Amino acid sequence: MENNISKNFIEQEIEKDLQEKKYDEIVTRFPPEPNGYLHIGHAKSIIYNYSIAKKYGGHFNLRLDDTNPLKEKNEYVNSIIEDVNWLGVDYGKKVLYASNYFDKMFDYAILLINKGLAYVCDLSIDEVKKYRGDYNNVGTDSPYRNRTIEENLKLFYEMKDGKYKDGEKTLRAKIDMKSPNLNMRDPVIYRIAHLKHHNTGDKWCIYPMYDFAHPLEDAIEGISHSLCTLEFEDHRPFYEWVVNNCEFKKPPRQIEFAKLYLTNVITGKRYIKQLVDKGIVDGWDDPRLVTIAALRRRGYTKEAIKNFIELSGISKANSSSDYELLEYCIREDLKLKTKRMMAILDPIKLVIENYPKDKTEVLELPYNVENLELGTHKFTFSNELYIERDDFSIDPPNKYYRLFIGNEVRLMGAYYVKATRYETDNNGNVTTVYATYDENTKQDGRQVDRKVKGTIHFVDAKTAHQAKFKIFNNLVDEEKGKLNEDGTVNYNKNSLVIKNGFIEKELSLSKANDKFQFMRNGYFNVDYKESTNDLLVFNRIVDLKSSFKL
RNA sequence: UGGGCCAUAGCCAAGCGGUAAGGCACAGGACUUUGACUCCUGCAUUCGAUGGUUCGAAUCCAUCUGGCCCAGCCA
Repeated sequence: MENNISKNFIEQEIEKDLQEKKYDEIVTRFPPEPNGYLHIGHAKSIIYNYSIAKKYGGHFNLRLDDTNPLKEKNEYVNSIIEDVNWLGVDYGKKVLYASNYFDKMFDYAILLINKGLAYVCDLSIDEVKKYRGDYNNVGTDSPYRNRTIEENLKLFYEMKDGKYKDGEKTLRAKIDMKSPNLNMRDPVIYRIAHLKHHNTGDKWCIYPMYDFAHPLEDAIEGISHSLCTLEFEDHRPFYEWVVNNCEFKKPPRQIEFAKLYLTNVITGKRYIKQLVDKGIVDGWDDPRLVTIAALRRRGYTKEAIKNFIELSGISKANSSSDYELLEYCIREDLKLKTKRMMAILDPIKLVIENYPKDKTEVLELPYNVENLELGTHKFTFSNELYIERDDFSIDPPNKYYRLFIGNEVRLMGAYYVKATRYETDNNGNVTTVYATYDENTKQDGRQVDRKVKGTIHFVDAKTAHQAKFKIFNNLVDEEKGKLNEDGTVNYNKNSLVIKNGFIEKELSLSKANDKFQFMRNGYFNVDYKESTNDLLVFNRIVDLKSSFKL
């Protein structure tokens, strides 16, 4: 009876803050850098940030964190917006851009200089590294650390005006070169980069670093809780240093959570990018990937993804969700929503010898017996059918319920048939099975005097349409779900299997992204990239859970 | 070797001093015009380990062990 789902640790923190009246409104955000496509891990951030804002009556922002023009592309900003839209979260009227705050960020940098908390440093990239020290050695102050405010101001404006080359100078926060936290050893907050920005063009040749820009972006937007992943824990002290020294009255609070990993699946933008760049997959939306675009093309629904994220939970413990949970979620979502149709992936012929050769019957079955509102479909039946290769066995193992010589099974929606003989090709593969049917066993609701253990599906060979079925195995590394050190990937060579089969006539009218259950073969989605009027290509979304293996 | 974080079943995850929720997976059974679905049933004498405090500890304290992150002018 416990309908109360327990609150996660973030909600507990937020409720504490609410009690202490630290914020007027709960505002969250999803701040991706447009340097790649979004994947299932980003979906976790999107969904939690959004649902928390919604739960506490606040709002949620989508903000492109575009502070490094070197890595960012318009293709990526478009794909991110498309994916977030598809997930159906409400981010208000418009998409926000960190780059729209460059003027304000510059002003805050000036403020810090004026407070004596930032200075222009002439150290080279290697020198900065040396001066910083390491885990075991404290850092040393930069020789430029004690420039006067006036000098810093002058130099920083000159940086902005393009007087210096890339790497020649930086603006650094003046904190503590002896801090055990390396992020506090006078971090660089502005660097020079003479690059065209996708949004601001050539206006700037200095760009703020993430550590400086991010807290400001949050504070400027009135974010109350800035939820991010665990690797930013060490950056939190600087985040707080920035919002406090820039004098925000109700500064946002950063809370970290663990990333979502999937067992045996390659997650992580870096790794996916390599697979795309090396042509191991055919693009960011290759259905073997777990990018949002790929999952969508494969046929996953946003409902399933949301449910998966919620069932996976959120905590600070590094963990890896079971792929089986994702599969459970998509089956659960599609179960009552999809039409259940007949399709034969790996066909062999079934000839019914005592059925009139010139006769064709039209039969009817509900699209989905568990959801009769979906209606019914009509399909034809004749003496020549296609059945699945798996549904006939020359040498049936124990407890095999389907067709073998002498055994009677039900043809779904049609008749009982009994196999009599079969033919093979030169390699010994079955090509045709011959059978007889009993006309008194028509499956139209009337009582039949006997029961059969097996039911198999079929399509009428005389009216069937050809189709291609793409069956995916996950692009996995059994051990790590990562690329190897040398950049190669131990992906499953059988990650994509293509079957040429047949579909019942009605399915030839299917359109891109139509989803069906093909009886025992699982759930399929019409591929929007590869299907044409002549040939439909179906991506298998997920297999059925099965307790029998062949 | 410095700093930060984490540890509850095969995988997630509640639990916040009163005697181990829930989901996935798995196993058994019933039902079935999909070996699916649905429906029952089972599944941690124990919370990384060891000590301590307490009438009582997964929860508090101490020590230890294991895992993750950090030395970009990336985010």
